[in-house]
This record gives sequence, structure tokens and C-alpha cells, in this order.
Amino acid sequence: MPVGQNFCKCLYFTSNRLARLMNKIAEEEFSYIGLSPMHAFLLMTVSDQPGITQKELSDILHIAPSTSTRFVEKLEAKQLVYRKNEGKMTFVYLTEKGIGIQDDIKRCWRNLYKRYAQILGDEDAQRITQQIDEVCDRLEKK
Amino acid sequence: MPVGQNFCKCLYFTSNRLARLMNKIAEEEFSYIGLSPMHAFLLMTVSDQPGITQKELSDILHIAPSTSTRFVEKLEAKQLVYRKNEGKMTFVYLTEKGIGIQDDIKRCWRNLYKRYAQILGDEDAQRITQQIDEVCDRLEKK
DNA sequence: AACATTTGTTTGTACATACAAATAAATGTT
DNA sequence: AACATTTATTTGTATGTACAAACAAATGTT
Repeated sequence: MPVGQNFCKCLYFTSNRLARLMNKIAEEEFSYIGLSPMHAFLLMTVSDQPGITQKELSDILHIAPSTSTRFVEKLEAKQLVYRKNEGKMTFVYLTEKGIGIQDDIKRCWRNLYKRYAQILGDEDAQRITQQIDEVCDRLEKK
Repeated sequence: MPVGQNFCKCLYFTSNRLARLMNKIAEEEFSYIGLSPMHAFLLMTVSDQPGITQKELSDILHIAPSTSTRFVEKLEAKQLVYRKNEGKMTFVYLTEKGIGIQDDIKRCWRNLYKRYAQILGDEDAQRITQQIDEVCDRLEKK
């Protein structure tokens, strides 16, 4: 009896498959502004909370602290954010250029939503997203 | 009005968050046999269909063809599989060593399931997994 | 005040994964 | 049979992400 057919019953397997699919779609949509999706999310977060620390960023984005360092580095190189170091913390702010592309980012984000919602329907799209978020919270809590 | 709080309503964002979480759990469980989870899945697939081609592997595992080349290369280096080239295709088989660890792989896989099912409950775990799989199929069909 | 612990950041390194281009074989078309 | 198209694989290169270790600052304890 073949086992290969049962990969679809493994949450590790399916969640990674979905993430790969969504990555491709999101990369396409955000490619219009030359940013990877996670970088765009980071920029939106900084726009929302100027002076945010990297620790807070990694909490909100659910990435490792080292990853947020790397992201901020890259966005700094593109002159979309700048850092202010104070003691052991670094506070992150948008540059003028970073502020300037916020609308474009939001537009890409909306297009991304439209893109998958068109396939899944608004209701299913929102339902599955909410359920995944809930599952994440439960898995993370312990 | 803060936008950061709404990332959880984005399927790209949540699916990646879940994948990162599941990766960590799966890597832990499969670390007992010194394999990354996807390598283990590939080995199970080859065990199920000896002589499978890399194209078929990439279809079943939902990865890019180049990725399946890379995986097979690595498993060949570990002497868990070998290749037989015929024409433009390469057929993949398990070595004795590869056959020998199948039980260990299955044990890790069961432990992985137990691990997240214990947190989510069997029912929820299976429900969300099935729904994600369905969503993937719909997104892939285009 | 001296030392230990915790907390935030950075750096080195590694891995999974992908795309695009190159290659090579198989198949279809004239 | 000659050429064009499709299909499977490989290779070069790039990106996202993580962990562990290093470092640096802040806080707690004696």
C-alpha cells in the first residue's frame, strides 16, 4: 500500500506546500516595487510604529531576531529605513523614500489578496487564513 | 489605525508563519535520523516507487525539478539512494542503507504527527491539514 | 562596587528552495 | 532524413531564513 499518497495528510507537508505556492504569488505581486514580500511587511510595520526595535519587529513578523537584523540591513542599503542606536537597542525609522513607497506597497498587498481571493472566494480565503492563524497561536503557545 | 495587526488576515503571511513553525517541529523530530524532513519524504517516496524519475518526485513532493536534483544528489552522497541514467531520464532507487532506515523514518514521521496532534487534537489537526491541501489544489489548478 | 544573569543585536555559517539558462534526449513535422 | 519542439535533468546563482556564538548593554544580587 503506497505511502506517498498520504503526504497530504501531514501538516508539515501541506503547510510547506501552501507556503511555497503563496510565496510565488506574493513575490510576483510585490515584484512591481522590487521588494520581497517580507521586506514589504517589515516596511509597513515600521510605517505603523516608527522607532520600533528589531526585537519587536521579529515578534510581530514571527521571524528570528537575526532575520530581522538581516532584513533591516538590506532595507537600509536600499535607503528605505535608517537605524538609530541607543544603548543595546536599535530603533528603526522610515526614510523619505521609505515613506514614499507606502502607497505602492499597500497596492501590491491588496492585489495579492485579490489574486488568491479570486480563486478561493472571499469567504473561504478569510476562513482558512483565520484558521491557520489560530493554529499558529496554539502551536506557538507551547 | 495600525496595519500591523492585520498581517494575520493575509494568507501569504499566515501560511509562511505556519510553515516556519512546522519546519522547526519537523526538523527536531527528523533530527534523530540526521535527515531534513523533505529528504525523508523523498526517501519514503522512492521506497514506495523504486525507479521513480526525478520529474515524478518533484510532482509528488510539489517542489521544483532542480530542487529534486539537489535532494537526490545529497542523498546519493549519503549513500541512501542511487541513480540509473537511461536516455534523458534518471531513475532513482534506494540502497541497502536507504532501505534499512525506512522504519526509523516512519517512526519520526509518526512522532511528528503525535507532536502537533497533541497540541491541536486529532480532529482539528486533520481538519486543518485537509483544508490546506484542498486550498493548495485549488491554487495550483490556477 | 563586583559579579552574574538576562536581553537585544550582530556575525558566521548553513540549508532549503527557486529561477533561468544550458544541455541532452525524445518526439513531431515537413 | 532534417529540423523544430517538447521534455527531463543539471548547473550557476540568488534569496529567505535559521541557529549558535559573540558581543554589548541593562538589570539583579551579594
